[in-house]
Amino acid sequence: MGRRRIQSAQTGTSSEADGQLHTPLDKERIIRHALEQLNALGLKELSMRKIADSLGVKAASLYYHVKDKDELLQLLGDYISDQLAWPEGDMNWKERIIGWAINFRTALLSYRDSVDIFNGTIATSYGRLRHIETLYGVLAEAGFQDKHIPWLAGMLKNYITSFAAEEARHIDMARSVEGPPEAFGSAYLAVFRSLPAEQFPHMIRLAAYTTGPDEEKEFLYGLGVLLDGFSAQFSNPH
Amino acid sequence: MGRRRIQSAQTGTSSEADGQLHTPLDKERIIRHALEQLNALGLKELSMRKIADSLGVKAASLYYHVKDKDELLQLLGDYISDQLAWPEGDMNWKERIIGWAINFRTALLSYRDSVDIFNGTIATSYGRLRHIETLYGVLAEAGFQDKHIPWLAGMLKNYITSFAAEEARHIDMARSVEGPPEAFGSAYLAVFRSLPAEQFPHMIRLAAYTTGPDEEKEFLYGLGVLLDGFSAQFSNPH
DNA sequence: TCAATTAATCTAACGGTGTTAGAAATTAAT
DNA sequence: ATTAATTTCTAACACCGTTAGATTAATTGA
Repeated sequence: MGRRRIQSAQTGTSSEADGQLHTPLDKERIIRHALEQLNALGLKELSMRKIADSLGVKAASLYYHVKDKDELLQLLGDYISDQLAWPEGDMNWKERIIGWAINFRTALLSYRDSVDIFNGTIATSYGRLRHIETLYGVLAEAGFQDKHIPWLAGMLKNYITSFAAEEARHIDMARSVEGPPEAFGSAYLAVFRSLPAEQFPHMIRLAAYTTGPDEEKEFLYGLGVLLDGFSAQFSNPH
Repeated sequence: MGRRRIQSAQTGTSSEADGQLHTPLDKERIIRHALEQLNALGLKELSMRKIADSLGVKAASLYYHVKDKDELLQLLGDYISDQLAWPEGDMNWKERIIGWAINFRTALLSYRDSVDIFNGTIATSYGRLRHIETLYGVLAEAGFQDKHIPWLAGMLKNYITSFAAEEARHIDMARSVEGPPEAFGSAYLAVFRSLPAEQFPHMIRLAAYTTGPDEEKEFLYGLGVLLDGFSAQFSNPH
């Protein structure tokens, strides 16, 4: 049933380990290679041609399986969010949300610029929609008012995604601080070091705390602050 | 002192009202036209060539005044944030922060995709750095611990920017709901309407609350929730 | 087994992008 | 008026997303 086309050489650094023959294209394989290239290059440098190259194929071939680049990015967002799960076991609403948030952050950190992909697409996959549904359910069971639930859920999502985005920026920066002088990280350090002490006393004093050694701890700390704010809704309904 | 070059026609819809003659290029003028084009087209469609067109000039000319597109985006971010000010008068730390947040949100909503510009650049202008400095100062005076201040400031910034970004998405969506069936807004509605009621009861029940009629009120509500969380730091230090 | 059909990929091109080198034009200085 | 400096333009490069149509491979039917 169907021999595969042999099409060796110039495949680049594909990590595909499934043998010597090129399996035919399909959405799943395109997505996996796209994610691989995403992590290698970042979203700005990710192109259909490069994805195709990594598959040993020409760019036009991708369009047989995928409508356009936007649809592919949508699929990437779905794929990432489908990998993430709610924690099992019986726990209260705060614990459930914290467990979910940890998983969410981990998933976002696994793929470069995943936050931009998330913000540039909408939830259409079953899995991604189920996350929203479950979060709504948790907040409803916790006793929040209906009219507040979507906003609180949005705040949670935004906290997690923007924390992860900032964390990713720190990672990119750390990577490029050692790089050429025009790089992002060096530019930042240059700016920071040239602050006049009289006009920026707080920034200079607090510089040591802008990037902690344990970002997961800081993530949980901020999440705790946010959830404390949620709790205040009960004693101070509005 | 320097006649201006006359170069009529095909200038497009420039709003420049300063007369019949083309004033020479400089950073300020480039920035203003870039922002104009940004609001007309959005960040994805904003190109050096289109900015140049709106100035009645060729794209290459921009590079005499600006290193590259990244630097121009950096300038746009600086320009926007320099327009925003801290509130005057004596008020407590919460009131000051709320006043600042309102101004910040307003500035972000004034320019399409400004949040992406902010997240893609770093603070280098004096004005943008002063905002951070002042925010640190307010939090320090409020009595927060040094080691928490950068994180709390980051949470505030992230709340404001991601709220504004979401709000902008709502605006874009509302604009495109009336549009062609493949547009963003219609796609979203189509997904939402096809949710099976048994599996997504909460989303369906809460659909009415996902976009309130008064987003500023919702913005302040969420900000209040966040600041309540900040306050909890005092009764529950960690 | 061979022909016809379907499925998948390729070639080639279109109009667009950021960017650069170097020629041309304009403005300022002597 | 001539030179020098500043500013803009022309032309090109390499890349991008995308499409139409030719080409090849796999499948089906006889």
